[in-house]
Amino acid sequence: MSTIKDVAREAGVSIATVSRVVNNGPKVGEKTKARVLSIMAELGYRPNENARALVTQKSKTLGVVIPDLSDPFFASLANGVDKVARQNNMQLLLSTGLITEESERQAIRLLLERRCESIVVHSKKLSDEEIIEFANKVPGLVLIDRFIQKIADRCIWLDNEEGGKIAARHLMSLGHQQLACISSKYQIDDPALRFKGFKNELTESGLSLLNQHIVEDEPNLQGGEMATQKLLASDTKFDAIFVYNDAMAIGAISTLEDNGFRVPLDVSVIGFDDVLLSRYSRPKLTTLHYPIEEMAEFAAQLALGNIKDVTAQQISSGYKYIPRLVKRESTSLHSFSK
Amino acid sequence: MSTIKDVAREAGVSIATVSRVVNNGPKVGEKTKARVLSIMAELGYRPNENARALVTQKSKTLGVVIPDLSDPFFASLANGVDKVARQNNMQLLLSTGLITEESERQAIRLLLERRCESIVVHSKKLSDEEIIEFANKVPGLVLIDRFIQKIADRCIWLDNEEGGKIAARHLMSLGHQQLACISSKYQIDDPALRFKGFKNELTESGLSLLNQHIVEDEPNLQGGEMATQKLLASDTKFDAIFVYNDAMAIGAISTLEDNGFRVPLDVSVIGFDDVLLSRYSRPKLTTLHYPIEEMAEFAAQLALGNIKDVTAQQISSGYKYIPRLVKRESTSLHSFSK
DNA sequence: CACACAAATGTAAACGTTTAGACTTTAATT
DNA sequence: AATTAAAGTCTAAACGTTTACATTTGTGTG
Repeated sequence: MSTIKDVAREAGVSIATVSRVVNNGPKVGEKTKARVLSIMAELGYRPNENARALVTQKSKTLGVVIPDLSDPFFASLANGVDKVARQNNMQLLLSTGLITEESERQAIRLLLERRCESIVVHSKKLSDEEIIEFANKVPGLVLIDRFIQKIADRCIWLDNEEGGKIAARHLMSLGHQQLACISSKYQIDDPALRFKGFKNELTESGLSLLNQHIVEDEPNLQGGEMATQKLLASDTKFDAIFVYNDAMAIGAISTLEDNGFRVPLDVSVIGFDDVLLSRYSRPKLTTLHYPIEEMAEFAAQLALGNIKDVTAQQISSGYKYIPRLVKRESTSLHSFSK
Repeated sequence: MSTIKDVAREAGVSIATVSRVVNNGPKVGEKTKARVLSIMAELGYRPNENARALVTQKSKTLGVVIPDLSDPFFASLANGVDKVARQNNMQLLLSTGLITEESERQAIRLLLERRCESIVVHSKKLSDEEIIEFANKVPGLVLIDRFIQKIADRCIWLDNEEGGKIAARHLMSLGHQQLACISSKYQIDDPALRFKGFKNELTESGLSLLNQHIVEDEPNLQGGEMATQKLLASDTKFDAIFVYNDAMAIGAISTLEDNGFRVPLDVSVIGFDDVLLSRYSRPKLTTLHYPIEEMAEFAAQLALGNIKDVTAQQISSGYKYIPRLVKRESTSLHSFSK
């Protein structure tokens, strides 16, 4: 691969001049410029970005740390960041952390070694302290899907609790009173918060959630099916279910229908996330939209320093997104109310 | 950010020694090594990968060119490449080309500028000639999802035509005789080849495909619904449909059921791709598995030069994958055969 | 105790750029 | 014709590493 020196030699100029041509620098004579350009084309010259990064101290690279790309949720996240990268003439450097603390740490380090100055991090395992430490070292590091008070103005997160509340209000507004809840069995924040919001909202409205109406399982299709089996086994009636995510919700609907319940006529089902799946299911799923791509785009802009006005609001609670209710076909008025 | 010089100064050694410690080089005294390591930790030193890439002439980066990450198909592709990158201590550099010829070209160039020596390219717009030219320049460039004779041993592709044949054989083996076909309206190779294989296989078995049983539309849910409407409008009977992809197939099933047809009792439906969706639909979709992630992993290994034995077979027809029939619930024996 | 040899460490060039500052040419002004 | 300013070009240092080669230090041998 030819270098700037080759071009300079062939064109009979110094490398400085070639460099100016390459970068559309200021003072370059017309004829020289033309000559250099033609030599460049002839040699197929491409500037070495590593050398550039070294001397200019900027990497033209937007880093993103996620477990991997196999989950559509993370693919959307990466896609949001990539969009912004493209808009800014940068490229996406992916650092997959999988699921261990050590590999999350390693993923961030690799990005630092490339002197990536803007990084969007999705981390669930690293401690608050360690993340804060990284954040202090790198001004362009931004956290997505997690809130840490000390670096609030660099956190982009979803209010899961509010999501639970919205779901509760929606189901109650349809006249449902015997509610059930299917949650994830994993002890991370998201399910706990969604459930908390849901339950509190019910309680405030004077409704209660029976213990046998709260079940947990794996957060996937099969888990949704199993959970629904458990719900049906305890033969106390329920007329609506708030499900942890869309995949489980689809499993729930499938099991309900297999057992003679019609959705939404007999039971309303509401999911969470609004993944692609929810538009393809029958009935189409009512769910809470998790605007992850939009959040990722914003996160990327924030990482790049393109967001100027930071309000007091953001300094205290970061950039908080509220899930939006998407009414489709899996919820409807309670039959007694019809 | 501290450099190797800072570490050298603090530790009272030369940068060469520090470099040896960093790279676990050969001859370094135990106590020196310990001292240097402790200083490194103290300063939070991280070697500058750009400088390294410059001097070693290798980038520790695996490039991938795809339109974008919004389509789960491409996300799987990227995920396959990323897996291999991780196994080889490299990182994924994403270059999204969107859909124009110029941006595909640009995407490859950007990777070259970073001296990325291994690249997996998914390109539909660039001409054969231009791709061959790039391939000649970069030994580690590999083509996925496309076959070009002149660089056959660097092509990883799916035999779409064979997929069509397999679908045809499957439906015929179930006793279906009045077949229909829903294809994509876009004039790219894939739909044409799938259709060709399907039709030829029928013809060879003495079956014919009525003209009104061939419809085209957008390759998504709505397209599948619309196409099925058209099929139903021409009131010649059909007992099985070969659909271009899973999303359309799900749309087809939905419209069939809305019109009182049961799937698979009245009509069998077979899709193509085996995306996540197909396992979530009701009935679960019978489809042809497109092993894109596996193919991408292989492509990455090939790009890295980890594939040694190339047979005559590969020199003539590249690395060809055959889609695998996944029998689920949307196809069954023809009712008259039961 | 001098010697050789291995082990440890240091020196300096190279990788391919950018960019300040110096220098040269050209053109305009007096 | 001499002077000046502007435009164009060049020189050389710097970015942070790796690595061949040179040098120093240490160790066991005769």
